[in-house]
Amino acid sequence: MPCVAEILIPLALDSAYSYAVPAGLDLSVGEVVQIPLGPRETVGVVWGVRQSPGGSNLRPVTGRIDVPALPDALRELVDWLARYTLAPKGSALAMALRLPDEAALTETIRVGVRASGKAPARPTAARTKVLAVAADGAMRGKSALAKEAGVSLSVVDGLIDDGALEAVALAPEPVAQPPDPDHARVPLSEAQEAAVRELVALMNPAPDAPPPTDAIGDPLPAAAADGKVPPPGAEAKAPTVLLEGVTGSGKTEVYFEAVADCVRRGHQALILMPEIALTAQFLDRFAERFGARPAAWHSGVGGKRRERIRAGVTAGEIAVVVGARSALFLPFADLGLIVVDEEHEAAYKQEDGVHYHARDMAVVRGRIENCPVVLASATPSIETRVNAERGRYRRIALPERFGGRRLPDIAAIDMRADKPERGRFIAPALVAAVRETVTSGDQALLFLNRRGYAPLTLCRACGHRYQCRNCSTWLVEHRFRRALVCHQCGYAERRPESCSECGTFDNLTPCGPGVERIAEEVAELFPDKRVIVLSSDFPGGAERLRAELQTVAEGGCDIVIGTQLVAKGHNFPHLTLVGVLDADIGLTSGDPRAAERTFQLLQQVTGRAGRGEKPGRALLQTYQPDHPVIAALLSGDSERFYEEEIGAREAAGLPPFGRLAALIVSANEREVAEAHGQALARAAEPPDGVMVLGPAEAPLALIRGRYRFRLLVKTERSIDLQTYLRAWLARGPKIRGNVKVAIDVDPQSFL
DNA sequence: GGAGATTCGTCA
DNA sequence: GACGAATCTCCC
Repeated sequence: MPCVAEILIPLALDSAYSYAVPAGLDLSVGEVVQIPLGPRETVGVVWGVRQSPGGSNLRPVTGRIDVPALPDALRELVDWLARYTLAPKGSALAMALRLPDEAALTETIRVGVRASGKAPARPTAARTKVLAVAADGAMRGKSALAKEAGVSLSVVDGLIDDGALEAVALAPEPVAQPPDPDHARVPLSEAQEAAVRELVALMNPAPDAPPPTDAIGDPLPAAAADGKVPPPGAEAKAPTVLLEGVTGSGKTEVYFEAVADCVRRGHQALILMPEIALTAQFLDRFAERFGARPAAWHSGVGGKRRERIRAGVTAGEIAVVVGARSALFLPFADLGLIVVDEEHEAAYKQEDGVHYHARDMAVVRGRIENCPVVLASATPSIETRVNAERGRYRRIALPERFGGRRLPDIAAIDMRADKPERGRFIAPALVAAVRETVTSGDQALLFLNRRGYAPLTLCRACGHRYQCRNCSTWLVEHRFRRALVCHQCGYAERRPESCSECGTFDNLTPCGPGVERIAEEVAELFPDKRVIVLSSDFPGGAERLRAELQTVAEGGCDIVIGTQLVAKGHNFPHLTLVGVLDADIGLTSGDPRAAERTFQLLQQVTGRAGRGEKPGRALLQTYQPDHPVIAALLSGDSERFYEEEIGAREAAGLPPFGRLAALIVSANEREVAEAHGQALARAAEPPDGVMVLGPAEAPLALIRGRYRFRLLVKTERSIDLQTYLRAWLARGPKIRGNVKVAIDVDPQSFL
């Protein structure tokens, strides 16, 4: 009987296409094939094979492509992701299927050179320099040798031609060495040891131990759609564990031991990091513990290297991958552990193309692979805390800092009582604290989450406020760049000399502070102190930033002024004072997660203080010292924050408790969108709220979508919603146009 | 994701 | 009403 293959193509297509399988070609599920699509040839993955009676008029599969088949677990993940996010299946597949591209195949072979011992025929000055460097007989890269000798590449090439240097093709640099789980076990505190024991025990339940009490993660869509959610404890599932440790408690060392245990048992481990934190510093730290660097996977890894990592992961030769969210789609042969570091980070959310949250997909992949997932954070997201409280996730806490260090004392500066001088932004009490800190030789950090010089510019003559022409936000003055910049969309214009509205010359006033302006104030207050401003938009890029972070860490500066990038990762052992210049920033943003985000950010920032020998303290400049978030920070009791916030969310129906709400964004047919909204509101089970936004109000990201309009729905239980919406759409309100439904579990991105 | 068909938006 | 730009539809 002729054979038909269902082929999923990595394009924005909702379902697999059917192709005839030519006689003699024996295809199995997961294999990569070449197929005709319209006028061209593309690749696809076999999603199913079936016997089909009768001659078919289907186009035939062209042939098999010689790459490893997509593992079952990944196909399951693709199906799951597509159903959950309502993304086209093909788009989900595209994330898991990255075929070698042209650049990857034509990678140049690296050439190493070393002295051959022969003297060059014509020893010029440049040649002598090169040979002096190469005299040690060591093997070097061609360009490395030229650089070290301070000459151009052609000199080296000349010496190779001459025979004075011999060139040898080098084996490609290994993407990862095998980690040694017992390389250098660092001494752990008692609390860390206990956490490690608990974690390892959870990962490897004794065969006769009772199964975990509850299923983890969301029910799989298949189960939910059928209404067959497995009863608690039905199967022994690998657990999802929240590893919650205050800043400086040594969470990393704890999960490193989990990784070591996983490697010892011969399985692979994946450590996910939010993009920004994927630094060389972390890889070094890993190398100290395991004696080898892990494979690093992120958008910057390209070409052949990417392919080699994929191949190594497929073959099971690479034991540990440290990567950004896309590493979730690597074809691991035997995944034994997933760690999501800083699980609360918003960077785990993919906002373009397929919308997904890497933390949640990690839990899903863990479930599919039946491997444990560790979510690590000092300030977990509310969702994760709620999941832990409900018993879906296990929780291991590290309530104290490593090495007996204390968490910084946090105090408020009430800005209503202790006002800065006119035109200044640092309150006298904070100025005094900084002075005290720097005179005793310690470092102070002034934190303000505002880039640029001033967040608003207005004309004193006519009151004109400079606004972005694309968005409705104020333009931020950047003095270094002499420009007014929109932080929303990137629009920039030259800072005008005279008002563009009334023409008055030199009468524009900056309103409010940005880090550049604070730097100015600090320079006046502490003219003889070394100051470094750390802001993501400063010239010099990542290179300079790294150097400056290094300087700060080594104590080569007295006062640091920084935006949110100082909140994460880096260890500043000399820092004993953190001053938050505007603790209220972000509390009033209307974002349902404003409180959570502010709490997390300020907790992380203030936690920078006192990581070294001396204890630290933090001062928060605030106009609302009684605000629940500020009060929780001041009390030093984060449990209090979580309790209050979870209670408040539950009462207000905000995520993760929001029941059902719909948002309709219409790019160009507002009346159609409104009809949808009204129909949805009249539906048998109306959502809690329907919102219709026109193109002007809609976030840019949504308008850029390729659909005429788009229905976005958010709730924790998106699976139920999806079923509901499908039913609603099937009943079909008579509205023309192409309806696409997308689900985002996190509404804040488009509210 | 890409090509070809269709509709939109703007200008006279 | 025409024309370039934006958007939609179709690929088994």
